[in-house]
Amino acid sequence: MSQPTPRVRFAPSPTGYLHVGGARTALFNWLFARKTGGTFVLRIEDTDQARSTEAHTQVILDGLRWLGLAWDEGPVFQGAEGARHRGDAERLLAEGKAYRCFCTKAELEAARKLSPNGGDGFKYDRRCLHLPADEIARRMAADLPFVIRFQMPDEEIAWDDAVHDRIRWHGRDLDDLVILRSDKTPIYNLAVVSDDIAMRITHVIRGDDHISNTPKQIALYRALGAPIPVFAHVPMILGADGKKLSKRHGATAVGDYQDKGILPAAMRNFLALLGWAPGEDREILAEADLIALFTLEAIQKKPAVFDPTKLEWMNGQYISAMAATVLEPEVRRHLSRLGVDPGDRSILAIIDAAKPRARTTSNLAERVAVRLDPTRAALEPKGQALIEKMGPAYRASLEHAIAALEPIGEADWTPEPIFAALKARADAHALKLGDAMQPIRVALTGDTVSEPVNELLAVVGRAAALATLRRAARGE
RNA sequence: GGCCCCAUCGUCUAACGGUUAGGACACCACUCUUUCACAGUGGUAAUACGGGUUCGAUUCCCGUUGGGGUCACCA
Repeated sequence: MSQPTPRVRFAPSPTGYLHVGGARTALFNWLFARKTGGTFVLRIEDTDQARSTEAHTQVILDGLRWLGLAWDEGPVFQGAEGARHRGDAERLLAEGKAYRCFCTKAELEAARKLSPNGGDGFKYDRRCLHLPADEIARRMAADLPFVIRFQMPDEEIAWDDAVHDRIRWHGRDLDDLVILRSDKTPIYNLAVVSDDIAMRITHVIRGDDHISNTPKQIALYRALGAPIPVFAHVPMILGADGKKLSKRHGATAVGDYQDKGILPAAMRNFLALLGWAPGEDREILAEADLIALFTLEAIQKKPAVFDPTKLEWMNGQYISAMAATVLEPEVRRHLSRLGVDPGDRSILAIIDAAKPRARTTSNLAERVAVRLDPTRAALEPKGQALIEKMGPAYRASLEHAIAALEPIGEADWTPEPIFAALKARADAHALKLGDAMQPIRVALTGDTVSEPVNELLAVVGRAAALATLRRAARGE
């Protein structure tokens, strides 16, 4: 028998930004679809009218596009499918697999309070399941509000999870969940199953936190007589403290990383390696490699801690490997945010000079900005430390540099003559080259890290460089 | 608390039941470099604990401990 072409979906609810955990779930779905020649569907689960917004939907779509995760179908909006959801609920009711429950929220709340754990683990006592037919008719005639509850079968519910292997539950541990509210709108678990059936989803790849929903949903699939898809529950992403990643851990939205100057390719690469590894110690992987090597079975069972430092390292690898022309648009975006206008000046040479040391494009742009205009340089702690350590020698060294550089004309202001002049002066005055160079670097950039000093001087330009050195030599 | 999931360096991870338990980030040292970085080389660092099964357990089984998830007319 032939396997149907895989159909997967990413189904965020538009109640907030695109979380990195959600982004990774989307990425795994996308990788699986690309790998198998399947279809990646985007579904927006907006049945919670109170919390869903159009703005959130846009942020999520933008985030997916930024990451390069193109969907093949959709976005389809769950809220538009209310009639089908209701139809499925009523069908279960008609078939005796669900029942009307007239209990009010207040009644349920009271019962919950009286239960052993203050509501946790509370199970509905099925009092409405046993209502006589004439009583139901009486309440219906009286127009009393009711919900539709699914009658959870007393049987084993297990499945072969693609990442966890066999997971077993039992219906007796599960509540008779409400599937249709008294206002006839569907509850999440029904809407999801109804949609996944209608969309012919074959593989449900989602977060670990849905494991406890899966037995409920499988029971619904069975009751609806639909084939059960393959489930793959990917582990959570945690913060450094081992708790579920959330706002208090800092940046958790994909947009935050975009703003910080993380490249989409690096973000995608990093996220793919959180809970998944291709083997052979491979880490920097192009899109095609990611797709070729991806399998659900290789996904880790345990949660992964999000390490921003490694993300930045990886981003630096991508930045170093990219051509200045490719980086330029992004750098210019950050420059304008910094209020810097390069005017007619080409910034390609500056990008090339600065990119091996930058870990984010925003940091790269800051470095470019300082080279465009050294007066922007802010003294870093390490730069400050160097000045203090050298004492009077700092200014003396700068005086030597100025004396060496002034004779060089505008036309000869290139790395080689600059180096020759500095070297000659240092030799003549028995100055160690390190002591001659480092003060220039600090004066020009405020930092102790940059491209070679002669290249730095060339990139900054004669007039600006000399002016800055004179100012620094005067102690300004 | 019930139910469910999970457990290799600080972190991300590799290891047909047989390896000096490998790689990467971070950290330290050295080399290279006019300085800094990049890079290269080396180093510190892990199989949670206890029982089995086996000639032999990181690996299979059970238990303990620890961590996580979830228990709504939210999604």
